[in-house]
Amino acid sequence: MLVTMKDFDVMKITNSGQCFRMNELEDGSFEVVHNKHYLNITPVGYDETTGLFSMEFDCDEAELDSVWKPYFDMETDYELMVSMVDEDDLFLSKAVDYGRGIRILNQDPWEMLISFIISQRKSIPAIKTSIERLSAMCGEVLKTKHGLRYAFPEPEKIAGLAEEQLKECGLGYRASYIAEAAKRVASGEFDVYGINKLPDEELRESLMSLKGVGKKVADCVMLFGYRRLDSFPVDVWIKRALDEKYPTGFPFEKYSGYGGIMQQYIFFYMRDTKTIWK
DNA sequence: TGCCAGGCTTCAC
DNA sequence: GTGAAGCATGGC
Repeated sequence: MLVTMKDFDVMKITNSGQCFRMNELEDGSFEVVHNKHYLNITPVGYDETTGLFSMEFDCDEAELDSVWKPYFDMETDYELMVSMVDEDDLFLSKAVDYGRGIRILNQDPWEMLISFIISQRKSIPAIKTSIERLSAMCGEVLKTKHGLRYAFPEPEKIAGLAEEQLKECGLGYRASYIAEAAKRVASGEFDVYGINKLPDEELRESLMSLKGVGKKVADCVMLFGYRRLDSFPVDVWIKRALDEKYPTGFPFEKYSGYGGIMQQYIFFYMRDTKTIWK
């Protein structure tokens, strides 16, 4: 069905580094696997005067409403967020303009936890490869028009793998972290969904109690898996931006409630241009 | 081919 | 509490 809305640039979202299971296909369409769901999106057009993107979503209205509107955060007004940017902050203004069309996805907490444990000291293409291997190894098979795809494996599935199998996914030294996290979640000791009720600080502490989860990984899981929009993950790109552009500190208070969204614009801008802007 | 990747743990000091 | 070494492997 045809979907038309502002601030939905599927190409930028695919390349934004927040989700690892979204890909551009050879026919110019995009696919995404989310829980047991698969979606193909074909960009149709963009109207510069209205800022409206038109896309063909390969799903019915019920699935759009129940699955994809929440996933793509389609009820949030990003134009409003963008309008809140301090116009004297030339760097942030430029970053937001560059990344306009990115949205913060509402992804599965368990998948985010494992994905970002994998992410440490890996490039984004390498992260995607590992996650695909892991999913193909023990995730549910999804039959799609574009071939077989695999859902991200449940905790019990990963907990049931031998560490040797995990290493076949190219996880390296992270294999033991993932094995341990999966066992703690599968056993019920670590309630990866239940901790969503905790306030930010306690949620972060809880996540960091897992081996292989430091502050940066916890912040990514919080932002992309638990929708904690004040979470502001600082990786090498963000650190560079903060050091160069905000020597006296980033004005978090100005963007209270959605700082993580600003973080995502900055990350995309820094990484995509691969340039240090002075 | 060598370098680096959306960092973390461990261990000095 | 802070800083530096070591880490497995894939992608460019």
